[in-house]
Amino acid sequence: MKPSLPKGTRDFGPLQIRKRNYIFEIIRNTFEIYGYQPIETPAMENLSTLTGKYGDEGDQLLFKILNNGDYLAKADTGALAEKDSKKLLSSISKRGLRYDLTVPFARFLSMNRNELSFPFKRYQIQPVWRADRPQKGRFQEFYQCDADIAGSTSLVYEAELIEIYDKVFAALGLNVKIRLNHRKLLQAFAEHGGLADRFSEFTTALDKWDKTGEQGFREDLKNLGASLDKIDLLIDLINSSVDNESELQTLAQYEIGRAGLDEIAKVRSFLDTEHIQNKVVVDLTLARGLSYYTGCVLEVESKDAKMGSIGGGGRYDDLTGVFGFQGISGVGISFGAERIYEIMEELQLFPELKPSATQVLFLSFDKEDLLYSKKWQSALIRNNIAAEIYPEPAKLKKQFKYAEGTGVPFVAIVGKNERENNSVQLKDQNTGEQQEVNLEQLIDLLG
RNA sequence: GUGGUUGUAGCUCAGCUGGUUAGAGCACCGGAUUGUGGUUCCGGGGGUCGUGGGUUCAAAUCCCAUCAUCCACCCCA
Repeated sequence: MKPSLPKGTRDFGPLQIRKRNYIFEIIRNTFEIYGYQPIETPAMENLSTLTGKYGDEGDQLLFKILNNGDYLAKADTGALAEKDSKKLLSSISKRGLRYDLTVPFARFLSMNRNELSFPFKRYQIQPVWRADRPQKGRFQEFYQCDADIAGSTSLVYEAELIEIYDKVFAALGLNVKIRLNHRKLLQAFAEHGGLADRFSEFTTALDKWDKTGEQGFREDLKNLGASLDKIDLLIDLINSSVDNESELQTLAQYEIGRAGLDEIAKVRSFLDTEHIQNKVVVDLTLARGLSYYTGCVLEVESKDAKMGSIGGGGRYDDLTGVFGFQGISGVGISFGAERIYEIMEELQLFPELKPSATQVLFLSFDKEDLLYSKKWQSALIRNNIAAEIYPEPAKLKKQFKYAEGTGVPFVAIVGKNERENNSVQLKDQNTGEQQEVNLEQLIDLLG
């Protein structure tokens, strides 16, 4: 049969894994230094945990897992006869693959509320699955790296998360723009345009601003029933407010706007601005689709590559309410590892990484050399030096080719002369320099 | 879910106004080279031309369907 992969999934070779781990390590270390604790949750959740949390579109993109056994025996026969897939679903599938890390986290919190100390800071680096149509930087299986704080409304955390974004991207060598907004500002904004009653449609139109531009936005608002002069008012505000904080004061004439501005100001006051390397801007056009956000929202985009957002997050006042755990406010961010990877690849930002950790490879001419090599290898490994032997005596050319393919920095050549001298010929693969060394010297050189 | 793109060797692709036995580069294997690879030279293996159907004396090439891929939209990381 012809081997193939399911749509939107990928294998990762050794070098890719090294590169991915490089990204994960930087993110993980940053999470750790701010005191976040690691958790993991299962790839699959009960479907009831997942459905209804991401809107209708989200439900469509959930991977459902068919029940085991004779699942048709218990199927809703009525729905089956009517070919009503939606109705049939609950009777043939009770589990699904997780769609993000936030909802499983909320479920986790609710189940473990008595064991955890709040505020609880957790991070989680795991794959998620979406039945989306793949395209550039978008897959059906991809990793998210999330950090969230549950059980505190302090704006210290918003500032902390912005700092984490800044630190991680600075460490990765990526120039980014961190966009910041507040749902309350959006509400004031909607009110300003007389669209308070069409809030969610308004935010979707706003969110598309980067793509549709002024013209498209005008169209969208017209369709929402906004009056022409109000539309002009809104557009003026957008055009003047980006990167210009003082213009935001227009929104202060609304009570909710004042509240939003106040919170943003507090977040800014907590920011360690002196050490922030990337741009943090308040951007009124940032809305974010996920409807559970209630406070600050943020999103990160690369300044050097054309790609969707490479991270996003925000505050949700009622994180765990649906699971019966009331009064828990949460705020968190997510890194899109796949997109970060693609941008770093494009900009060649990865350090030089080798697929294998092997420091030295032993090459031999005959069986006795091989035996001798094996002993030396064992000695090196006892000294915690990664060493390999070529598994059989072969033409040196062939052995050298293998050495080149694995990128091992040193080879140790063993022949009759070396055995008699109790030594090996150690060759530096980069410079081509070669010297005869004994075991002690070798351990010293590579240790 | 909507629109478009591309499917030919392990990889990247050429061949496409239908016409012998389908090509190149890279990779791989062997040799020049029985104690030193990356350069060079010589030789070699490897293809149901995505799949199914149709048109034709003749299809990688034209038509239809289907699957896959990538890209854009919706949405998102």
